[in-house]
Amino acid sequence: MKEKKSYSLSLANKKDFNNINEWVYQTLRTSIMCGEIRPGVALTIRGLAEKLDVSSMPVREALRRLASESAVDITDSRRVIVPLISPDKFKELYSLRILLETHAAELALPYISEKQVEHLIMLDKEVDASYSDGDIVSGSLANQAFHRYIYKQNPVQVCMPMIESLWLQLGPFARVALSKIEKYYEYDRHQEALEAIQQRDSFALRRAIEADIRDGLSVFKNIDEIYHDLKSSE
Amino acid sequence: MKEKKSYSLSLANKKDFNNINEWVYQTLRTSIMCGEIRPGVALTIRGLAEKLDVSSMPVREALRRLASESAVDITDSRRVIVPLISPDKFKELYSLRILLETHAAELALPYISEKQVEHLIMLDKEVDASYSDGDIVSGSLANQAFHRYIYKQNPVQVCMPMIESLWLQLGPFARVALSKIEKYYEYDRHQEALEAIQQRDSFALRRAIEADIRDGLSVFKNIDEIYHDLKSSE
DNA sequence: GTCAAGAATATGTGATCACAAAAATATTGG
DNA sequence: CCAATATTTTTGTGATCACATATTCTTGAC
Repeated sequence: MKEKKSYSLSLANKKDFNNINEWVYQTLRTSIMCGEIRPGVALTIRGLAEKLDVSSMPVREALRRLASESAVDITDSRRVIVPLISPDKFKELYSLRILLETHAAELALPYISEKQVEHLIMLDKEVDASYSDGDIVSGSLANQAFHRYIYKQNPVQVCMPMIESLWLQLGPFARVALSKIEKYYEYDRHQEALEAIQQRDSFALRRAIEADIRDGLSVFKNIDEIYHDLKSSE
Repeated sequence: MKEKKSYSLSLANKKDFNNINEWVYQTLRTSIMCGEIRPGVALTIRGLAEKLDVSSMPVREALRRLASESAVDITDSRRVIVPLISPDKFKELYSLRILLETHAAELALPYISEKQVEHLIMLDKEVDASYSDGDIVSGSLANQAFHRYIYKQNPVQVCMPMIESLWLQLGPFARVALSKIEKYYEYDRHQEALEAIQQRDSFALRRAIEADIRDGLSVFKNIDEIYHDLKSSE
């Protein structure tokens, strides 16, 4: 403990966003998602503002927005931290992923065209490429892109913000957990999903999505000890 | 069209909240939930700030928070409006209510004690009282309180923010739709839910919750025409 | 050495201001 | 009288400031 805040806040994109606001939000969001900010350490508005070279205003708004997405906690004393989620909560987040994502996939299915299937195949290749490079972070981001692209085809968008919130809450913990794993077994559930889409088989699509999510979960055999380690180290 | 903004912004509670921030948020939230703000009209930060007698700062943050809960839309030109949801979206919101609330109820069941069942019975009486008084707004708020009390017993809280978001999105439209209805058929699904809880029958509880939500939906036979009316009047 | 109390510092909150962009209003040309 | 342009007003955004509170550091007593 008592180490310098050393997360890099990967500002890949310049400040040519519409709002600085939005840029700060996206920067912090991906930073949390990729586990660059350790759970438990306090985030200060002024500190982040200085690091990002903006005033405190955009940081305040970004942090509040992240708080209402459950990506960060605001404690009683108004300190902002990335929460360390309990194993129970971790499992519940996965349950909700299955519940919402199978639902979203089924509703999106009628809207997925042949052209879009091709794009999905490309996205899937990026997932495989990242994982075979051993780049877990890009891998899970690419995996999210694959899932997001499916669900987004539904013109009625209600689930997506909720699913994004689930991903965001899982992000930091998943990152820590995955970093302690030697082998990452990759079953190709995406292939099953693509076949289900091409055959317009909504039930098969649900099964493929569920299996894909469960495969992801099955990697975390050690969440309990990891939780214990993280909790005691803070 | 072109009428004065005449919603009352029911400030039942004084500014003895922790933050003015929070007070503004709650005030705007209930105002939207109860349909006091007409869908489509632009909300201005300065206008709300003046009406609530605070600076623009808390209003800005409250509006952004509401935006990330999908309670308001921020248009491309950065104007904030309460969205008018389409009939398709309305139905999807109800689907998600069923999906998430049956799930939440099932998970909460093991944690509901006898004492808490008594409290639920009291909450149910308040629902009945409001509806028999013909007070639809208090009725649906009381109904929410009943459901919320059940789901909140689960110590692992992940669904609740999502469910609250669904209620919030349905609020303004439901209010308009209900105001055009003469008779409101009230089946007592709450009674069924209470019995299921007492018998620890999770499947029966799921059915009761689902039936309760479906009953609520069945009232809106006329959503399509109401949507059309609202859309053309703006 | 340990712990508690007080001083010093850091931090979140709310207010105000300047500026650019968007709406609304006024003006001009047909 | 109407449409297109110009002007004025309104509005959101980002920055800065003052203040109250939380946190941290220091000091002193046991």
